[in-house]
Amino acid sequence: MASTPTAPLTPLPTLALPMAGAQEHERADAARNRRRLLDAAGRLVAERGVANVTMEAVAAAAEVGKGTVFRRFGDRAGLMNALINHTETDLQEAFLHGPPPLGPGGDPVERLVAFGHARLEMVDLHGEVLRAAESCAEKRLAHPTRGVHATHVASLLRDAGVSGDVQLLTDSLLATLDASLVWHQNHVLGMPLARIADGWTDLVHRVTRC
Amino acid sequence: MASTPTAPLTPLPTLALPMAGAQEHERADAARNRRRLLDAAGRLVAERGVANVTMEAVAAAAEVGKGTVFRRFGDRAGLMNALINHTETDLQEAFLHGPPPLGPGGDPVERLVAFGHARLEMVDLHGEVLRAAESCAEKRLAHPTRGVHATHVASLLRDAGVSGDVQLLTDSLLATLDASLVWHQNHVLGMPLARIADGWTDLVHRVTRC
DNA sequence: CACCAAACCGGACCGCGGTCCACTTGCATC
DNA sequence: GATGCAAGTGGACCGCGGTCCGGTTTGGTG
Repeated sequence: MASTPTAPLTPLPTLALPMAGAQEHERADAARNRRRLLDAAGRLVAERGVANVTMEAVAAAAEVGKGTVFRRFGDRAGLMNALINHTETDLQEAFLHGPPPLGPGGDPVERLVAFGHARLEMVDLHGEVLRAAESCAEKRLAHPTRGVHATHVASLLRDAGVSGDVQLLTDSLLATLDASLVWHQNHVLGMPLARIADGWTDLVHRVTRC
Repeated sequence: MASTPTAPLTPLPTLALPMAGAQEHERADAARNRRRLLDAAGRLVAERGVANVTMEAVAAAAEVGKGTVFRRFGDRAGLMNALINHTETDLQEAFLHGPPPLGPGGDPVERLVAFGHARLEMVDLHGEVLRAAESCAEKRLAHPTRGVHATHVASLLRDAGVSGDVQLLTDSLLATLDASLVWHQNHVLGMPLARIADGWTDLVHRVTRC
């Protein structure tokens, strides 16, 4: 607490949720490089599209070694996750502690509907990155983020008085919100997002009304 | 974003569909090599597991050049698809022209339930290969096999008198039967297949009972 | 049978994701 | 300051999926 007034450490919005880097004491150079990497990655993604951004290019653009990228983010999916971490954190905050209909206090079915709509909006905004972040089917299903979503959905299903195998119903509902699926429906099949959202609402009602 | 200096487009010359043997005129040597490759691939998968089988190893085991593998099957997923093509064809035959409850003639809801159970059994038997065959989220959703399943499920939903967006409901149902998801539930989460099957039955009833 | 164009073959080659490890740097302590 | 050392760094390296293209085989045709 000896106060280092000369150190202009930016707060670095620590991801308090069970996401990737719970970084304790991070050395100054490490923090600086993480910033550079995220900045470079965001820039490259914006100007070339996710598919045309290689890990090596990100490293080069950040003027950093390739090994550093992987040390910081584990793998490509980890980097993409970090890119949308802020949005994901906001979403979690909203349905965990925010106001209804998303947050606690409202009707569980309505909360479920709102959760799906929020997720769909996120896919709309960050579909490409999300798809890359969830590309590995193996890890996607075991990823902490998915765990948080699953816990939340299962909780809402129980609150809604759903009888049956809540865990399996949760998996089915989350599968419907899968980034790749939604992106495909939207961009390949040409379904408007409003239609997908209506489909979600309908599905939630069908599943909970029993 | 529109200007992409590099050409990411893959012309993908002829790539005959890895599905049913609609192989027009196939030269004798080509047919012989395809046999060898499928044989070798099956052997290697059986003895090492899918994850430890490289395309190069398959080529070597078949005493064939690497390029031949890709010429025949397009990519890794295509090879895996070819490996389970027979089983998949049997499944399609069963629900298209076989006896009830899977085939035509029975109650659509029961057929839907039976379809899911048949699919789950397939995942149980060939889960590893199926996962590899459907690994690329991009192509999986556009794959002919999925199209056949989707058409069938949608048809059953309509026959069951379901009101609502049948196409979206179909996508949700199929997402529940996703090989990676089921495999994860079964092998990682330790859910017995019987439970997953019961979950499917329940889900189908919830979705159709409205 | 001789001929030829198309189909096919094989392995060198490429790019990318990911790992490894010898070297450097930041920080706490004395 | 000097020192010890864990944390961090970077680029050479690896393996695999996938492509390319010069040479070879096949099977129809006259």
